[in-house]
Amino acid sequence: MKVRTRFAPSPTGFLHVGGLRTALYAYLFAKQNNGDFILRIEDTDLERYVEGAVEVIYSTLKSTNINVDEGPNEGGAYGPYIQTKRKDIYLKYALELVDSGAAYYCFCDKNRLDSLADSNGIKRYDKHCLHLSKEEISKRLANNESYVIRQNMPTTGFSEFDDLVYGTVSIPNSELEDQVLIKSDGLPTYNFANVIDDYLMKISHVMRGNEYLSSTPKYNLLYDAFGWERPQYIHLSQIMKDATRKLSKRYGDANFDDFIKKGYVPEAIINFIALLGWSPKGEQEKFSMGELIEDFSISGLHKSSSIFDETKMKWLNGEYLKEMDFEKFMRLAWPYFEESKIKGLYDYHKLGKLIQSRVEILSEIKDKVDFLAQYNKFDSALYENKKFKIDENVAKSVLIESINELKGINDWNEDNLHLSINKIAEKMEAKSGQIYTVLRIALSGVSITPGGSVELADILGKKESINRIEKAIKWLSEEKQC
RNA sequence: GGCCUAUUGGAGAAGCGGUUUAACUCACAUGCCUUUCACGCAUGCACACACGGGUUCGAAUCCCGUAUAGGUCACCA
Repeated sequence: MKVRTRFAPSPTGFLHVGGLRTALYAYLFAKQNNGDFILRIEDTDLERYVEGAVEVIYSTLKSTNINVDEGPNEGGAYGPYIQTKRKDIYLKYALELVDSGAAYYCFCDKNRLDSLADSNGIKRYDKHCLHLSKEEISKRLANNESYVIRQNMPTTGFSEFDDLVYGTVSIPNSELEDQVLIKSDGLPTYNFANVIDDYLMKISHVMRGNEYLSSTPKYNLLYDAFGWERPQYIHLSQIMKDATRKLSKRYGDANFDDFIKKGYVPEAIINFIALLGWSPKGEQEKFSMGELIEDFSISGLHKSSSIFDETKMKWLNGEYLKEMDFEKFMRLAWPYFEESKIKGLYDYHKLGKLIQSRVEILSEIKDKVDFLAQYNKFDSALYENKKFKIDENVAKSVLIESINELKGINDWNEDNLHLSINKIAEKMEAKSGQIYTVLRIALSGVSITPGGSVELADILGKKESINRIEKAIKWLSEEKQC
């Protein structure tokens, strides 16, 4: 049987990384087995529908290189792929179940349903309408009374199924509620539409979050009632924000688009989330999409949930940035330069060369270059350096010694700067590293810089460099007095 | 509250009854390299098998219980 997997998001907001991971795994598994990856939009909840959400899903899949074989835009033999466009299909199947006794009409209103709550506030439907007579049902139907169709669950025994990740799961049937299949607005619930569509679309492997683990028996009962073969189940562990909180869009920081805005590249995001909940056989950690398709395995999937550690994703992103060719890096980095304080002031390309290996996410660029556009009094403790035996006094004398030498440079370029610095070191009988370090701090006013003192001096230019050193000397002197 | 599931160092994790004195990666620390930052390289850190019982010659690995955490119990998906 051909492997067919699907990603079935509801267009209720933005795609968060948990959902994206589900899509990824489904895609990887399908492609690995030369199967099809289907996109189905589950929009049966009219109230939660968000305009533009489908476009977001598409743009995310596109930028992550998850290619849809069949879907709303691609078409396919089992369409339509949007559930609201399949409305009639569900009712037909529901009625079939009513005929066979596996489902029944229910006319209970909200008040009655609410009155069923136990001391914990848990409501469980009491099969009240199951025993309505045929005549009564037709009468109420003819009266246009509002109704739903409920699934008639067994009350005794156990339901068992095999999950490819969790193994055999067994749940007492008494736990299963007579869930609603068709809502009073005529649309199916997720619980119903999902089963019907997975069957009609010939989905072979159902991959989804493990929050569906305990409701899977309900779906199986539906398959059984129709006499359909059950699909294979692959339930995925959860991604947590921390030890107790699930990662969700409610916390606002888990959306794919947000990560892109922060300056992550799609490849790194995909690579990182692939590793959250799945581990490869070997020790390789960096994977291209092709390699993921090759190496993905159900046996590497975890049962336990994992915590989303952005620090590690940052590191991975940095790896991708470093190996990227320079032109591409500049194209991606450009907007971040434009957002920084140095907008229009300095040569982005020169800076880009320095900064490519020094940022992990693009949004760090701003913080790393802003010092070029602003120079404010800074804590002189920045000069302190064990390795080069630098303290404030040393710094001051180095700067005083340097200023005239540097002023004497006619052709302000990196070679001449090196020459001059070496001269200063010789004159002071100091290690050149000492001079370099002091100048780097004096020129930047920050401890970590995108490049050494010579590169900075070159970018700043002679006038600004001299200006900054003079200020630095002044500040050091002031501090001495107090 | 019932039911389902999970529990290896700060994080991701390997491990599937016997060279496990428990890999690897991130983080952190230190050193080297680079004429200075970063990159890179090397080394180190770490109170890690939730706890208690069993089974076994032998258990992180199998079984049971407890604890903790998550999920689920909607006319939401």
